[in-house]
Amino acid sequence: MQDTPARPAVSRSRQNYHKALLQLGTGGAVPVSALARRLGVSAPSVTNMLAHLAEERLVDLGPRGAAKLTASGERAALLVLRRHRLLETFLARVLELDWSEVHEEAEELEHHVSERVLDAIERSLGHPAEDPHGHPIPDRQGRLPRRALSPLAALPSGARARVREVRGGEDPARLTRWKRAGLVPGAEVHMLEALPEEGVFTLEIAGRRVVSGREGLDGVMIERRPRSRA
Amino acid sequence: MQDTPARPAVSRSRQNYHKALLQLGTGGAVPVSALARRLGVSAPSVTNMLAHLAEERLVDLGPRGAAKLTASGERAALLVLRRHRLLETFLARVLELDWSEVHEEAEELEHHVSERVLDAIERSLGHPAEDPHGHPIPDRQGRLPRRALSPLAALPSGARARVREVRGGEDPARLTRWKRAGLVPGAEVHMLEALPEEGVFTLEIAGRRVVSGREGLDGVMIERRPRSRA
DNA sequence: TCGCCGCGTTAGTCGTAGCTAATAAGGGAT
DNA sequence: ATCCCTTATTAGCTACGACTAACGCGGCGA
Repeated sequence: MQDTPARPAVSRSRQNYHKALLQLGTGGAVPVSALARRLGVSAPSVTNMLAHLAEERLVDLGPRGAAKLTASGERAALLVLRRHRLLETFLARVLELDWSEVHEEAEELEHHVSERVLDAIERSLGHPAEDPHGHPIPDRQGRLPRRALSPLAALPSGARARVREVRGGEDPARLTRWKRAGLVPGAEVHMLEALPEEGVFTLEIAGRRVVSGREGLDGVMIERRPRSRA
Repeated sequence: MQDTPARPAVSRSRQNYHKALLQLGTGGAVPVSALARRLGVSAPSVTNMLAHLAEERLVDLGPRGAAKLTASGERAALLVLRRHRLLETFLARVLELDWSEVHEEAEELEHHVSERVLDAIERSLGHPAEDPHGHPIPDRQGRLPRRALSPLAALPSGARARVREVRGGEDPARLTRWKRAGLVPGAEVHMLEALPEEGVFTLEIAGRRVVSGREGLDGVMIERRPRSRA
């Protein structure tokens, strides 16, 4: 599809590179191999696409393929993230899709929803600040509030906290497990016993006792100082 | 985008050919030129794509490029139409987009919404039978109720009728004019004076007198015998 | 009958974005 | 210092779906 007249400014594929760079790039430059893995394409495809993106001043290329978003690239990426999170929220709240399904669907729709429809979605949701997984939604300018959250596994024995965000929503099975355990944004958790050495954690969530290994908790983020303790 | 693993069964482009063939094909075979015009592509592109579709047994090709959907092609086309109309209804009723905007948006989304989301949309609308323009929505099997409607311009002087469907919703300006005049599905109209020779029609719509030429009425379809006269 | 016009087809390209196979370049272990 | 291994790059292809240019043919007016 050459699509000369109606071709989107930035293709689906490019948008996916943006997002992947944003998500992998928190700690500096992203190697080609990491991008290839994340996007499910071959390394040469990545090299090739990065060259294009660099030409368009969306990424800076270091030596040995190290890629880093430029300011304008980051803005573009945050706008894709905004679409993604608004869509997830919409799919969950309005269409009542399950928590575990919305990521996959938003992944596709984010590339095809017009500004007009996105605005309507945002209006119909009352300009939500967070998606169903607790992630903040970037604003129209691509600004994202910075938050300092801690991993649930870092909570010491006896402490209480509130779950704010669950990361790793790409894996539906993981989300389903968390939901069953009550590990959803807003939930109050009480760390009954944390044994970081053994990697065994015993918690009370919504009145129920849950024992979990470290991996089972990985991605669940809590607020350092709980706002309230209902 | 070769997209080998995740390529949709039938591409966006093919879906558009299906729909165009369905809509242009009511009176037999469709010439290449008509398809090219409708789809905004060159004639060679059409010849080429028709050859592919014929190979896939979705169209039959007559001499001089006359194309006609096969049974399975028609079914495919009706399923695209189903998506389109469900989306239009959703965009109008849930996202509250204007009547005149929904066609354009649905035109894009129909190719990218998954079965799962489409089902959710249908559920959230309570399985609507018609879209905002009064067009019937094909069911899951691609079945479309046959209806016998008449053009509003054929209504004789003095007769009353109810608007059931407005065709030509691709043109937002046209829709906006109709809406302002009150020519929406469900509206009661009273033909005060029909002068088909001169092409001048005087109607009463929702208590307001409207004078229109034939073109202004073209596509507005009424029920032969109004169900009720509120 | 000739010629032209409109329509359709054939032939050859382009752009996007993927792929594999083969080649370079850095870094560690021997 | 050398060899090897991982990682990245280059070269060359593929598929899809557009495009233009050029050719073929049927029908109609002169």
